[in-house]
Amino acid sequence: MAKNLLIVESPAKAKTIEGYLGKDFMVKSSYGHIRDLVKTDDAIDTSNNFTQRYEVPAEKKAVVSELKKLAKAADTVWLASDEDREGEAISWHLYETLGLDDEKTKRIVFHEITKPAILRAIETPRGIDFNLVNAQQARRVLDRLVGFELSPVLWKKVKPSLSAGRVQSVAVRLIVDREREINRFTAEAAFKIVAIFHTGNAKELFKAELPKRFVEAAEAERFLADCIPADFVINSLETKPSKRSPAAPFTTSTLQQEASRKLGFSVARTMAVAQRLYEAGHISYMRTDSVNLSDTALQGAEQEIRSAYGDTYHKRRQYRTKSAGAQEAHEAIRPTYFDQHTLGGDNAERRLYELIWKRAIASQMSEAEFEKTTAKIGVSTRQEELVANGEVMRFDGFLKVYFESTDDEHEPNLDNDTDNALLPPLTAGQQVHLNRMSATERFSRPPARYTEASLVKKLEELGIGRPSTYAPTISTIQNRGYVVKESRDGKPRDYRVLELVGGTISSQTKTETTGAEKAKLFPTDIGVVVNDFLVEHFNGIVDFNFTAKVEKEFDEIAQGMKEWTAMLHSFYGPFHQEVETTTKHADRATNERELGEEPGTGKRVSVRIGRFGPMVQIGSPDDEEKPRYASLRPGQMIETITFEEALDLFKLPKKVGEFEGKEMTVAVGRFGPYIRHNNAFYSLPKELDPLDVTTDSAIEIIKDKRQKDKEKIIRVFEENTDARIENGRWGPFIRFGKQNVKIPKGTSVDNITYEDVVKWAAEDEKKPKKKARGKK
DNA sequence: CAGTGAGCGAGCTTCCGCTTGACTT
Repeated sequence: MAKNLLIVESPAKAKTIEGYLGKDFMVKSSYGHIRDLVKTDDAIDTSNNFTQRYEVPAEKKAVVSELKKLAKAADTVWLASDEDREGEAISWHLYETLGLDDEKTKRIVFHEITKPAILRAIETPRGIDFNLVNAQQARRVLDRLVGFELSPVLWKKVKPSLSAGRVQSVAVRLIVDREREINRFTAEAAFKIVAIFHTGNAKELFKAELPKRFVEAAEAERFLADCIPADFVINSLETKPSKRSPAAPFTTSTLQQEASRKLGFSVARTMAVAQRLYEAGHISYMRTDSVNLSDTALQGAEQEIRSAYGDTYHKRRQYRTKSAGAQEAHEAIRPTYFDQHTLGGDNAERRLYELIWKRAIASQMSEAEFEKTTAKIGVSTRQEELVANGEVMRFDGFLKVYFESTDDEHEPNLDNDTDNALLPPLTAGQQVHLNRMSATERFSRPPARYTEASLVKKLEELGIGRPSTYAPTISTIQNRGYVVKESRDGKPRDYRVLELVGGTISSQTKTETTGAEKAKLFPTDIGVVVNDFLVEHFNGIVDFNFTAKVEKEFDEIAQGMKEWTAMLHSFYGPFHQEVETTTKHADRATNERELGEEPGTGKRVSVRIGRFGPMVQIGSPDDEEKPRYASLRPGQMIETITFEEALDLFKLPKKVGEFEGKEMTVAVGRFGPYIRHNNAFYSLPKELDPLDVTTDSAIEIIKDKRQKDKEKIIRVFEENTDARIENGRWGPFIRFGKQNVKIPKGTSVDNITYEDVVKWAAEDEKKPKKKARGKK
C-alpha cells in the first residue's frame, strides 16, 4: 500500500500526476464535489443560523467508500483539489466525510499540472482555509435559498415545474430585453457613396468612399450630378505604420465563442469535444477562466515557434485576465505538446484541437505589422472629400497561424469587400479619374440577437456563472422552455441604387433579404411572462449587478473580513419577506392581450398562454356558442402578434377540393405548412402562402412529391410490396412497412434478398430505442 | 405534422458548481 494518498478533482489529472510522483504516491480523484445539500426543502435551517444538512449523493457513494478505505491505509492524505472557493470546499468535505486525521492530512494547491509545480506544492503544504470554505458555503446556501424559494412562487403564480435562479433568470432576462430592443427598433435609411477611380492607367483601379451619408435620395443624386463635370485631385496622402497583436490563449468562454463562429459548434458540443481531447491527453483542462500559461508551456511554444517559423516570429507574452470574477485555478486552454500541430481521427476533435493549437501558438508570436495609407480626394465642384484606404502587410507575425473572427455576423456589406485593399502608387496633387460612382441606400441595423456563445460572453462580462456552468445554463433555459434556439427566414426589403457611369445617372430598385437569423436565441411567451413577473417582484435578484454585489461579499468572507451567516442574514431577511408578500398578494402572472372584436360577430379576440401553449381565443365561455381556439405558429409571439395575423390563424385548416375521390386539406403543423390527402402529408414549398393554395396547385404538389418519391426508389421486391430500397439523404436504405432498415456496411444493393430484409428488420427492432431528448 | 382550451385534487416540480458516466444513433 502506498504511503501517500493524493486526491485531486479530475481523474485525467490524477493519471498525469501519478506519473510525476512515483511509487510512494497513489493519486485518486474525487470526481468533483462528493457531498451536497440534501435535495429537500429542509436542507437549510434558516431560523438556526443557516445550519445545513449535507449528504453524499447515491452516485458518489462508491467513490467515497473507496477513498475512505485508501485514506485509512495511508500515512498521509494530500488534499489537492483546485485552488479556488469550490476546490477548498471539496477539500473540507473530503476531510469531514472521509473522517481524516489532522496530523496525517495536508492541503496543497497548484494551478498548473507540471512536475515542478507539483513538487513545489508538496514542499509547501498548508491547512484548510476555512474562510474560503465559508465563502463557498455562503454561495451555495444563497443559491439554494434563491432557487428553492423563487421557483415555488412561479409554480403558484405562473405554471408548475418552472424554475428561477441567480444565473438562469438573468440569462433569460438578457434575451427578453434584447428581443424587445429589436422590436422597438426602426431602421433608418441613408445613401452611401462609393467611387471607383483610376490613375490614368485603366488597370490601376482603387476604391474611395464618402465619409458621410445622405439621408435624402435627392441629396445623393445631387452629389452624383455634381461629380459629372468635376475634377478629382489627391489632396493629401498619409502613410502610417500600424500593428496588430494576437489574442490571449483560450479560456472556456472564448473557446466556446470561437468554436461557435468558426466551426459552428453549440457550446455543449464544444465542451463535449474538448473533454475528449483532455481525457486523451491532448489539451490542458478545458474549464478555466485563466489566460495564464505555465513556464513549461511558454517554453514549449517558444521552441516550436522558433523551429517552425523562425526566431523573428516569437515574442514571449503573459496575459492578464479581464473578467472580474475570475478565480484562475487552472491554466489557459492549450495543447499539451506544442510540436503536435494537428491530430488524426475524429473530425470534430481534429478541428477543435487545431483551433486550440493555433490560438495558443499565436499568443506567443510577434505582432503583425502593416502600413496604412489614407488618401483624401478633393472634388472640384463640392466641399466634401472622398477617402481611400489601403493597407499593406509588412510582416505577418502571428497572422501566419491564426486569425481571430469577430461577433459581427450581420449581412455581408456588399460595398465593403474591397476595404483595406492595396492602393496603386499615388502622389499628393495627382489628378485621378472617375471610373464610376454609386449611391446605395443602406439601413441601420438593430442590435444582434444572442447566439449561445455570445450569451456566454455577456454572462462572463457580468461575472455571472462559471466555466463549468455556462453550457448547462444555456441548456437549462432552453429545456425549461424560456428560450428557443432557431433559424428564421428574413423578409425581402427594397433599396435604391443610383449609379453614375459614363456621365449619366441611372436609378434602380434592388431587393435584399433582411432579418434572417441562424441558430439564434429567441424568448418564448412563457419566458417573457416569467421574466416580467420576476422583474416586477424580485428586481433585486434579476438585477444584472446582483451577482457582482454578492460576489464582493463572498470575497470579504474569504478574506476573513465578514462573517458568512451575517451576510446571509442581511440578504435573506428582506428576500424572504418579498417571497411571502408576493405569494400572498400578487396576481397570477399573465400576458393576455385583447386584440379587438371579430368582424361580423363582434366577439372578443384575445391571445394568451393556454394549456397547450400560446393561443388565440375568439368568443368567451359565457357565450351560447363555444369559443374557438387556435395555436400560435412558430415565430409568432403574444406580445407582437397583430389582429390580422390572429384572425388568419382561423383560416386553416382549409379544405381545398378533392383529388382521386379524397379531400385535400391545407394546415400548418410543427414542420410548417402541408397538404393532407388520403392520410399522407405533402409539405408546401417555402414561398407559397398556405392561404393561397388552390385545388390545382394542391394537386400539382401531390403529383410532384409522388414523382420525386418514385425517383428515390432503387429496387422493389417483386411480389413483396411492403419492402423497397430507396435513396435517402445518407445513402440507400430499406423501407419495410413503416420501419426504416439500415443496410449493413459492405452489402451491395443488388444482392439483398427479401429474406435479408426481414432478418435485418427483426435485428433492428431488438435494439433499444433512443431516448427522447430534452425534458422528460 | 389534426384540434384540443379543464376547474375532484394527491404529490410532484426547483438552485449553482465541482466532476464524469454508460448508453446508443
